[in-house]
Amino acid sequence: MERIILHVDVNNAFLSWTAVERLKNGEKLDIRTIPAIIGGDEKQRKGVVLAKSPIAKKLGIQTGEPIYFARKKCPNLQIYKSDFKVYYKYSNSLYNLLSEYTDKIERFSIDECFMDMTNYLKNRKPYDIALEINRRVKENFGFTVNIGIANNKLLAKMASDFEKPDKIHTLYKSELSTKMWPLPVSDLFMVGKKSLPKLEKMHIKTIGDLAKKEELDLIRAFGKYGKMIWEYANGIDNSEVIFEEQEPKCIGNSVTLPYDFSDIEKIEEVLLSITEQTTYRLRKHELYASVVNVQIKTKDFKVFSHQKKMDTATNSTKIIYEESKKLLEELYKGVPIRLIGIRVDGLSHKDEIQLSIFDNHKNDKQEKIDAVIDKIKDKYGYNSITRAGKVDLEEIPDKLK
DNA sequence: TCTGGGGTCCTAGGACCC
DNA sequence: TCTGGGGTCCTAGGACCC
Repeated sequence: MERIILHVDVNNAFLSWTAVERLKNGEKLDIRTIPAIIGGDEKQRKGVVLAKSPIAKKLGIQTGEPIYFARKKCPNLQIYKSDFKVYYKYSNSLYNLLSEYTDKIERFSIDECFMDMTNYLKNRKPYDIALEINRRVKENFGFTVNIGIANNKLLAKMASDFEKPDKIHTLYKSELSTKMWPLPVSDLFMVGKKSLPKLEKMHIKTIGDLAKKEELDLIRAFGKYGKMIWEYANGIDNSEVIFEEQEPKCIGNSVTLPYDFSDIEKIEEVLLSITEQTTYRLRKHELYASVVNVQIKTKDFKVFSHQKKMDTATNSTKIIYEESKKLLEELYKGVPIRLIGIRVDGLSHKDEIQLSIFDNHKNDKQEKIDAVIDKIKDKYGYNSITRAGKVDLEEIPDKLK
């Protein structure tokens, strides 16, 4: 039996949610109606566009591009700060409303959900359900969604990406050739800008061109990835809506520094503070990591990473920091550093931990210390307790001001 | 005042083992 | 004394997504 899958996508999520929150707080101006973006702090060198209003989009402003460029395209651009607390609030409201319609719902990102409606239609037409969801979200929350309806996740997602905002589209197999194949191949999910030149060389410009190529040609050129995008172009996707809570496969934090750091001790202080964040999150998931990975981005945007598998999985801040410090020392060659990141991989639960034959129970002691610190953070806020010497990222030396 | 942050998955080469 | 081949694990890098 054919499945019925819905993909619900919030239009201009961060900007819409910011607009709704402002209106709720008594502001008169709806920032969705002016040239506006949500962006990071340029002074902190985080000045990229995170979301844009329809007018900003019309002026050629793109998500991910530097605000500096965006402003050149539109001198009177209004820029608003992101507030993830607000975003999660609206994201949860949406998720709860959608959950009324099916148990098989997957949170694909903060502003997107897949819904498997196959056994939840209750004699209604998928389109009518989509209409109702669309209307209820608008009335209850004040923002709009696009909804894609199809027989699998890939096509539902492609459908929700058609004309925006506040629209419902279907993309059934019979509609592939008219609705999807004429689109540029770059519109296909998972086809990014690095693949485009290679596809171009194979005379593939549209999704239809890709679909009509021999599958083997794609596999020869791109391997596993080639098989996947060829199947996507042909509307083939058998993946299930994952409605059970998934455990993370890795956890990491990174930070772009307010200026390029050359002082290794200063870099280590930042590394400690992001290691604390990462291990705190790791412990919140009650997980243990066996691999530590440190990444740096140098001033010229070159990225380097080193990783190390440990003898025994741990979630101790101290042990993971010691490992990450070693990795940083291997990486740091004296070139000024723009970004530092840490990530832990190889996650497992306590009962799955392989104890190293050399294990000396150093975990046990550290676990108690971390538990005390976590408790204080939980009760009084994450920043209520910090390690001595922890770097304040707001602080910039006088000469650089 | 040019270029975020958090993820997942894949590949390729080297080490090591039988 | 002229040099295998299959498998697994580990590491570094990179593509893609929102």
